[in-house]
Amino acid sequence: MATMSDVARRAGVSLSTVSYVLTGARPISPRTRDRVLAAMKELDYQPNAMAQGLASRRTTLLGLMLPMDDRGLGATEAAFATGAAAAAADAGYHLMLHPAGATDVDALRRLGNRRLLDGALLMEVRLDDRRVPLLRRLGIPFVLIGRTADPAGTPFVDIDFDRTVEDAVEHLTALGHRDVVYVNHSVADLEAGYGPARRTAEAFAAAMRARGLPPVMVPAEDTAAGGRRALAEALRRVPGLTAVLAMNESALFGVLGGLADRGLRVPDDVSVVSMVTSESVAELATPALTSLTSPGSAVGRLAVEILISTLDPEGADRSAPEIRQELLSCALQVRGTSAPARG
Amino acid sequence: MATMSDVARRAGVSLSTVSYVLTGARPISPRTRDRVLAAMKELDYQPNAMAQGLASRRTTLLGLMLPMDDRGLGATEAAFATGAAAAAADAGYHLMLHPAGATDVDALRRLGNRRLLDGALLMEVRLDDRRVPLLRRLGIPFVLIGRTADPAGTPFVDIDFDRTVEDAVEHLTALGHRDVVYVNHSVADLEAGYGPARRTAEAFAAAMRARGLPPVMVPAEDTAAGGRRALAEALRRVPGLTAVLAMNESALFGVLGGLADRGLRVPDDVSVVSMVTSESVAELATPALTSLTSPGSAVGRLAVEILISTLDPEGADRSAPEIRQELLSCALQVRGTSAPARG
DNA sequence: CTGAAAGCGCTAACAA
DNA sequence: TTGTTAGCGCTTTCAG
Repeated sequence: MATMSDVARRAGVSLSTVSYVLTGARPISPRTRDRVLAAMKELDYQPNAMAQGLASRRTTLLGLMLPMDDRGLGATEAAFATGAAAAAADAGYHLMLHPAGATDVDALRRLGNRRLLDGALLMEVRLDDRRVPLLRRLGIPFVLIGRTADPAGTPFVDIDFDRTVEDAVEHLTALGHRDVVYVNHSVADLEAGYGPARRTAEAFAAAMRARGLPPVMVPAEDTAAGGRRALAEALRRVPGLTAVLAMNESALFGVLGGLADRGLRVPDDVSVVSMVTSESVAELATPALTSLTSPGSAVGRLAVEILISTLDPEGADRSAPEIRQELLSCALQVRGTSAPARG
Repeated sequence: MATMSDVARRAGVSLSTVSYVLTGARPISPRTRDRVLAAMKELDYQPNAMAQGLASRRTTLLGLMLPMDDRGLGATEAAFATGAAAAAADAGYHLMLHPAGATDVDALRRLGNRRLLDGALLMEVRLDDRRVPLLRRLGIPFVLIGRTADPAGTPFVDIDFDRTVEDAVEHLTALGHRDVVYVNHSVADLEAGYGPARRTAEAFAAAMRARGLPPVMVPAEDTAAGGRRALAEALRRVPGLTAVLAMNESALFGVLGGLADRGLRVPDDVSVVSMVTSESVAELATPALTSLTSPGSAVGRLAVEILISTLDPEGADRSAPEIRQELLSCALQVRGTSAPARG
């Protein structure tokens, strides 16, 4: 493996000149720069990452922190992760996958003390997330994918749940639906302060009340069986139900199964709209789901770009330490599961 | 941030003693070890990862190389990735996500020259995968998740496609099905030498012929629409079709939709079996899919364990440079989409 | 515009 | 059983 002094020797310059060609930290005459670059090509030289990291205190490593309890990522989260990895690679950074959920603070502290990461992305953010104060204390820059209860001063990229829910409710009510039930995530998620679950619950209540309609919400486990149970409860509470809104893909397919079992046709008898859903999942249903499409990899990509902009010396405009907070929308895609209310 | 000499000073020992306590590379008396460990606790010391990497030439970084073209990972691949990340973390390693598919050799070479990785995991392995000779040349240990055409001398973890297909065909033929069509991945995937597509194609042909049945295979794009087209072709080629076998989840849901549209009931008229499928996806269908369940995160976990065993000085038994090659099975789970052949 | 040299925080000889 | 010290391959002063 060629080292920097191999390059220097070959180019007939000093070690530091090679370094400055690489970092651009001081002007180099075109002639010597060319000689150095040529030597690099010839030797297929790439700077040693560890040496660079040790000397410069910048590792070009970013951590994607997320809990990895059960069966890994859903389609939406997987898109976040791949978008983030691609954006990192485009910028010369590397993305590491870390099993560190909202409560795994010890592992995160150890990781932080090792000075491995230039920055971190937090996924599965809870309204009260202990990782946030910890990273701040460790001095590790981070961007949330999601939001805490009080996001002041914390950069984040999140989905605009208010608007997503509003758009979904508007779509259904414009079709004449008045008996709408919202199938949310589980009680456990709601109680744990899972942002998407809580925010959509509030947004749904607001959207329905603004239309003079009762906001009926039913929680559901993230499984088909959970969806079936939720449908049963929904029908008990609203016997004349004509539409189901959901933000729980696994449960939603259970809801569809339950409707079929009861002889209720979609969308003739009951309309179904899925929120924050990837196109590939929406296409799995028959008919394909009317949904509010998740921005997918754009979320991860944007989060990485924001994070990197705070790391790059040039980007870090210390006079204006701008905290970027972005809400991305889900676009309504009317497919086959929504239709005018019956009667 | 505390450094090693802070610890040494506090414990009243030399720098190297602290280092040896950490690495265990030479015996330390219980008394001094305790003093050192106590000092570490008090200072919340963690060794600087970059310094350790530079000095020891071991980075504790593993790369997960996979193409990240379109919409990221499917459920099965996501499970591989999270399993790998969890296993890496358990062993004190870190897993990085790298966009480097079978043909992205340049990016991989640059990465390799930077000496960032202790080892690599290759996903989406093609039968003829250029990453394999490259990594060998770079001297970077790796394990395939998948197999090349000639896997001799290359460690891998893969799914036992022969057995999976055989089990699926046996399940269907035992139920009396004789008119079975296999819906595979796309023509493009087959031509590109995508292992799972090619191996299952051969295994299906073998399993059917062994039973005196004609092996009819139809390729399909990985979309619901692709599945619908595949079903149409399948019915054209085998009008009396009573069973569909598939290893293409996205297409499979299109097949289910197409069957429903034609008034063909599952499983009464047509049985459907999905291979290498995660439980969560199988549960999405109504009725839930009879499937051969993918080993999921176990694949990634095992691959990491094998990789690390070749890295650890202790594990690297150089007298027997054992190449581990593991095939994991998919267990048949009979759910709601398979039943005795009609008539 | 370029060079020399002092670290960065560790590991691993070498020496005792 | 422990200490001393020479690197690992870079970045970045300080000097010219």
